[in-house]
Amino acid sequence: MNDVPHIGHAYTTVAADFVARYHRMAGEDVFFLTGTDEHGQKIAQAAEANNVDPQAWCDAMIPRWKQVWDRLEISYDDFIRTTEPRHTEPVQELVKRLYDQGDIYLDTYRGPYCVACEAFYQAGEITDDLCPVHERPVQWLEEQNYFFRLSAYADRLLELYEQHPEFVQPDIRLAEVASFVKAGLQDLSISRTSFAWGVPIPWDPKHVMYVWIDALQNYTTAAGYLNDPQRFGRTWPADVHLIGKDILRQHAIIWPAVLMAAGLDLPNTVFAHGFLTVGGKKMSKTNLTGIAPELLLDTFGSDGYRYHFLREGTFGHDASFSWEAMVARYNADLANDLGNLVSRSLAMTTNYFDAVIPKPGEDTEAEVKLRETAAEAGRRLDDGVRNLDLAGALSAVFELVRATNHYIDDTTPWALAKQPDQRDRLATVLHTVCEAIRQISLLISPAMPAASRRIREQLGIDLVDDRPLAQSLPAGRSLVGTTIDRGKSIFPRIDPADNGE
RNA sequence: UGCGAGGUGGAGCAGUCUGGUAGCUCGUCGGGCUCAUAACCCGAAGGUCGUAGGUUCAAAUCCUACCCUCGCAACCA
Repeated sequence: MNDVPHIGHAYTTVAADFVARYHRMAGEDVFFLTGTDEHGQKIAQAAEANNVDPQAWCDAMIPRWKQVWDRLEISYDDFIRTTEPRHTEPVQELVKRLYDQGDIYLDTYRGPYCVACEAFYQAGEITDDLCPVHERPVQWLEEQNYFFRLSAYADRLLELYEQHPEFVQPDIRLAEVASFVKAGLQDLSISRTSFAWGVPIPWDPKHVMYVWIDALQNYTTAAGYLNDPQRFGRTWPADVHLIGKDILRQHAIIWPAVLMAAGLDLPNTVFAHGFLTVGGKKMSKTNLTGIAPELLLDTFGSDGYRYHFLREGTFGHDASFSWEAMVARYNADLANDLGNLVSRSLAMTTNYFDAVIPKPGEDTEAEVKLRETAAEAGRRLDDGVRNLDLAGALSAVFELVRATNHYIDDTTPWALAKQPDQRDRLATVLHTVCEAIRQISLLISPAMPAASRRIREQLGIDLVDDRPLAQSLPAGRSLVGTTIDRGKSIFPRIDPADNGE
């Protein structure tokens, strides 16, 4: 929140949106939350550098974030800002309860402090008593801080990891977190007096809370904790928190400990995904690799954007990003395979049947096989999303796209069209193809909602099918007699020589 | 330094937990087709699975050592 969004932020949000949309399509109750963490020293510094107060700084940033989410078709049910009163009030209440029950206490923090940074460092961060940023001598200062008894929860955390390995995913992250906790937990300093941009500690307002203590609670706040008990009972606990691997410890250690202390249920799963890398290295502003989503959206659109990042790499591991790879994937999968499939199919239906999807005749083995491939794609999509294997989920759908292209080449409808006695067979083939495209429009809709709508528009059917996927997916004859509308290319090819500048 | 991840045909990845013909997409080469966005379909070439040892009838997969790359180290998706 100390700046505008880059493609790394969007990576998490797009993935979450894909998962949320899939579950909605499957007919499940979904509450999809996103938002912004707006407290903390870093934001205060960013605001100061721009000569505005922190709240004004955040207010100015918000539209930038929301615009990007809109362009990416992020279907969040709630967008929470941690500076909203609906959030700060429950946060203060919860922290007060922890204080009253003895989980929070006052103590002296002593550490290396850099005057230029106006910040404490960890002992391990400094060498020879020099500030890592300014390379000037640090002072060892003391500060009165409130501490959360994190150490008291170590055993319960280890028990949690042991008994519910699904709490931290993928497995390597679970191992990472468990070994960190086993190495010993210190109590967590949760208040600061050196700056004022944060939620005040209610019983001692010269202290403000350490950002994460308030930020993590955005999940419970938005679910209705202390604001709307009825909704909270329905919405909490969360099924999954989708996060970047950088904030794993906060979510897999601090957060469950706070929830345990508060007597609240824990989320089922914290899933930490990997980072986007550019040129083999972590994307960063200093390397000028902090790419703005808008730059890619202008060329690839929301569908091309979403598809690329969902499909690239293995969700959970780091994934490399490059413009060239993105163009190549867009052209291969979206333009050549999917876009062209729709284009050739609708062209033939238009030319051979006056743009009306014909009634099919007798099936042969080829039709049965293609329908089985579609059903299989549905199963694998479901499986992939539930296991958060997002690339695998999508690749199953694109196997159906390829299989449909293959089916067309096998059945050669253009040749059938030249033989009047094959009219019935031609009708079967084109109906089968259109039906497969309808199924594809459903299966891609969580990943590419706009493309799904465009395809359905061209097929001449409702833009969205509200039925649960189990009902809408099976192949049938609902398309017979529908007039199609062969519109513009769904995914025009992108010239690889166009560098997007 | 501590903790972690990764090193698989030209590129990007899967496979490693639960040893047993090395798989996918792109690229390259050859062929087919002509409905379609010079797209689609088929076939082929290309890999000592980081290095060196070990266990085993059998190792990309298990064990040991080493080399290289990257990340994190409690304010970064």
